[in-house]
Amino acid sequence: MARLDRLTGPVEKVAPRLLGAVVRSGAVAIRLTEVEAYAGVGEDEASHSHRGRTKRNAIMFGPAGHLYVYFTYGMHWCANIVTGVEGTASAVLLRAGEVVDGLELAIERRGARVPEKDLARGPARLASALGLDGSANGLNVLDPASPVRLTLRSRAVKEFEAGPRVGVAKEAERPWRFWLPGEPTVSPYRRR
DNA sequence: GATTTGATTCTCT
DNA sequence: GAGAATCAAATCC
Repeated sequence: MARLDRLTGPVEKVAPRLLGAVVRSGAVAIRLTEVEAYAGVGEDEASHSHRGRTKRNAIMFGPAGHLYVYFTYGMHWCANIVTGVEGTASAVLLRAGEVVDGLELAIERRGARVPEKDLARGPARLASALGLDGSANGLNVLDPASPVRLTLRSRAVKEFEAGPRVGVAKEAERPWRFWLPGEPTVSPYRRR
């Protein structure tokens, strides 16, 4: 299927293709404005899959198009979309986006006092706005029957910027964060 | 078995 | 800008 083809290949090539794509979870839909690429075993020290398969990252080793949702800092969920062919264990972290549907529900989940632009500005915020948690781990976002779905743009955006990833201790210099310039929903860069 | 760390965010100073 | 919240996985005895 064409959509699956677009999620295969080197993760740093796949990641920008997700910019402008829309992730829908029930009533809430988010247009992605910022993503980050993480490669597979032995290729990327910042990736969860770097040291091989564990219970947590097992989804990353599966086929492309599945959600990898993990729990971190004892309180936050972050969502990735697995890319590459089965066994590659690369994934793209959904870092930020713009709520384009289900605004009321997103506000309810994130708090009434949160500015609209901050609803999904940051990976844990994005997952929260979509209502994603551990139960969404492993869902196939290309499956029309899935509660969480990904809609790619018919054409990938041509204009995007790339820079260092946020919050990683290792491989900080690798410019694998991609974002849409000028978007107010892009999260601020923070060096770890 | 114990300790450290983390793809973070919120709150208070 | 610093500190807290809070837990699973990774890393050390």
